[in-house]
Amino acid sequence: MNKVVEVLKAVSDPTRMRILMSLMNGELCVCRITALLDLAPSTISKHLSILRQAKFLKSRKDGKWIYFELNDSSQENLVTKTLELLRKNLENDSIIKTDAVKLGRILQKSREELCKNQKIK
Amino acid sequence: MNKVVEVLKAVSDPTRMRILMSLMNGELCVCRITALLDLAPSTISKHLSILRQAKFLKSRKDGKWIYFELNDSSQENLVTKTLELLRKNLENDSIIKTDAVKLGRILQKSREELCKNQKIK
DNA sequence: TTATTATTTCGTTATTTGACGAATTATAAA
DNA sequence: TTTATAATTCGTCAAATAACGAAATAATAA
Repeated sequence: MNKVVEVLKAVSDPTRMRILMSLMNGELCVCRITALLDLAPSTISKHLSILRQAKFLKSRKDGKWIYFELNDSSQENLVTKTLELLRKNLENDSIIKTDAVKLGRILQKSREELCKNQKIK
Repeated sequence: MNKVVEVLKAVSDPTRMRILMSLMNGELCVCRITALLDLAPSTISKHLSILRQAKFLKSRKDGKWIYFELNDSSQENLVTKTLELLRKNLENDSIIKTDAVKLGRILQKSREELCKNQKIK
């Protein structure tokens, strides 16, 4: 039961839901996720570690940057099914749609010009 | 998003998971759920109200007793899918299996002989 | 009626959680 | 090497949560 609790707790926070949804179209570096969500980097980092611990995410390093992506290969049926559930139930959510638009803008900027504490409206 | 958060938060607590699983085979009165879980009646009542608020449960009154049952008719796809997820991922859980055995014993007793603060091992 | 029982509500307390900034680590750039 | 940047870890604080017991409510039983 602990594993199930861990997975569902991980996903039942609005910020972490937004992170998962923002990764539905591919990996992102931490600084882009931070720019998207307007929270302190340390806060985002903590959320990411909770999601990774629960097996929702995996990460890779690229120099200074760390990229996170959905761990769909996670043979863990529960994780995969939970992601499906989120996708289905949040794709029309207004916050998620706003995030998607903002993410589009964030992706147009290079990491270099983006990642100095810049706020994107 | 609030609705999704409410539903997933409701289900990501071990006691509430056990309550939901205990109801998979049909309705139970509060006193039987309380006897099953060894928690104070007020605690159980609070958990039940959280689950009802999130639309996992509905209740009916029978004299002194209040019965709760799963709200599968809850056209809410999210609720139904979440219950499926729980069922699949918890049916082999050791705590859930122990609960099922204990519930069997609890169901053999009448409400009257059960419901005076009796503890069932 | 009065007493008892089932459940809920309320107030309190301890624990968990989510947020932040400061300090730390690791890498890249000057 | 020194400086700057990306990310994490740590300590702190406020808010949320889960537990309890006491009191309130509602129904039955005596």
